[in-house]
Amino acid sequence: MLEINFIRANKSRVIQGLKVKNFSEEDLKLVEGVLALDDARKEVQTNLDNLLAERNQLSKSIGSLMKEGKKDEAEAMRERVARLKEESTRLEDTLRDTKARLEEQLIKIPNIPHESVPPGATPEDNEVYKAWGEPLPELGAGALPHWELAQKYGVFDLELGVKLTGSGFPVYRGKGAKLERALISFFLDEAIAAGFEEIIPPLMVNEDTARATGQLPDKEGQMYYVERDNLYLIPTAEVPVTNIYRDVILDEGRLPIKMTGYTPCFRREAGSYGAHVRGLNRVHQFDKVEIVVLDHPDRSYETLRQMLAHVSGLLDKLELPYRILRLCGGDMSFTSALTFDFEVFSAAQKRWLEVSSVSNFETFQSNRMKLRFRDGKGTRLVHTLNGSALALARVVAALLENNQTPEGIVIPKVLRNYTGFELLN
RNA sequence: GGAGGAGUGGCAGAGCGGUUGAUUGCACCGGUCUUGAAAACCGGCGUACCGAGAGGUACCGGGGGUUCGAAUCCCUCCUCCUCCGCCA
Repeated sequence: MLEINFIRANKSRVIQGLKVKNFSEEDLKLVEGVLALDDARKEVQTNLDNLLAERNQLSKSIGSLMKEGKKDEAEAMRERVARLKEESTRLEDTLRDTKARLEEQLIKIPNIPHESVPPGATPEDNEVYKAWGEPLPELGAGALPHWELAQKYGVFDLELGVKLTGSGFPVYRGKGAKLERALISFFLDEAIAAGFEEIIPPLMVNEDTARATGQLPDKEGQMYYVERDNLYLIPTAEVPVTNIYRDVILDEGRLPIKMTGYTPCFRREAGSYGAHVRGLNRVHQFDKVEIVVLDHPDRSYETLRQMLAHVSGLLDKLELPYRILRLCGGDMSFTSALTFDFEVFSAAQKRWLEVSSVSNFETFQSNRMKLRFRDGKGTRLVHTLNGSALALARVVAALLENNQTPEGIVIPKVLRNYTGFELLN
């Protein structure tokens, strides 16, 4: 959520930014609407505050009059306060209502894109930030897509997942399970070596937590929900990990705070079938190592660059061909100011698969989360950033396909200490 | 799950219907003293909103209520502690 004061002070910049996110003229009226509602809010609040001030003063007088035994005067005053109360009750209702409407409108305004975000509406308009220079890997005749390789070598079993749970819940087996665990350990160890604190968070969160990172109220349909306990299964570790610092005021010297966490991620991904979602391309449960950074506004874009370098390093070490995209206004998430996607090339599918998304949210999340730091003069919102480092399922898909040989799947050197085998067959 | 107790500022801990946004101690920041430090002493020290400012308003786990007035009374939810039960 944007700060209302920011919108007020930077109205034209906000409108310009919304245009990059392809807001229509009609939608742009939200900005004026929000400012008008805030004006109304201020007015009501001022009136209410004045009324309450009067009430407080009268109540105090009643107290001293009672002590002095002047019952009649006190009684008269009591009646006046009673009338004030009627009006203040009315104003309180108006204030509550105005605030609710303001919030409802404000929550519809997405984050303002960073100046480097290219215009555009669809993924085709994303800018290739770093291309894969060398020729793309070519597989010989008879090369198989990962879902067939999985069957051949018993890496994972989606049909079995259907039996146990439903579609999109893979069951990893044998060396496939070991490979999964190896990747998780490798990613975590790399993050820890880069100075991130490892977190193992809860996999279910309450409403407040889901709201603070922006999953609610908008995207509840994307999360699994346990109605009986009013809990949500996390769609990413970002949610519980970032919320560790909800309602916290940090000392400036504590920034940056760097955290990493492995969790399974649960996404409902309402129905879509076809070749592009086969196998591990899109599933309801997948493993991911996430990195989260809370940083000073002056430094956050340098931090974002470092996070890109970290993720690049992982893919380099796995020897997977990848490219980095700078997302265009139309393809960015609601909450992000700047997002880079990492895609690995799936040689058998001849497609790029998204394996990471690294974003700077600036103050969009921290505002809703009331996550601030003290800078000597007062408090300021911190910048929050996060990225996948990395999402497992599609990395596994690409590894299986790109590394297939007649003898089996060749495990990247960097993983062999973790898997204990060089060949998955 | 059952029975009892408790939730107050960074921490500890008063207050239990009226000038208390909250005594006090510790921590922290500034000053005096000192060659420097410690000690001692003096001052400061929550957050948010409105306001140019003076100042005002709200917040004592969350929400609701009683009252002229609530940290203090009532209801409800949440959390923690003790005991019992169950359990990886």
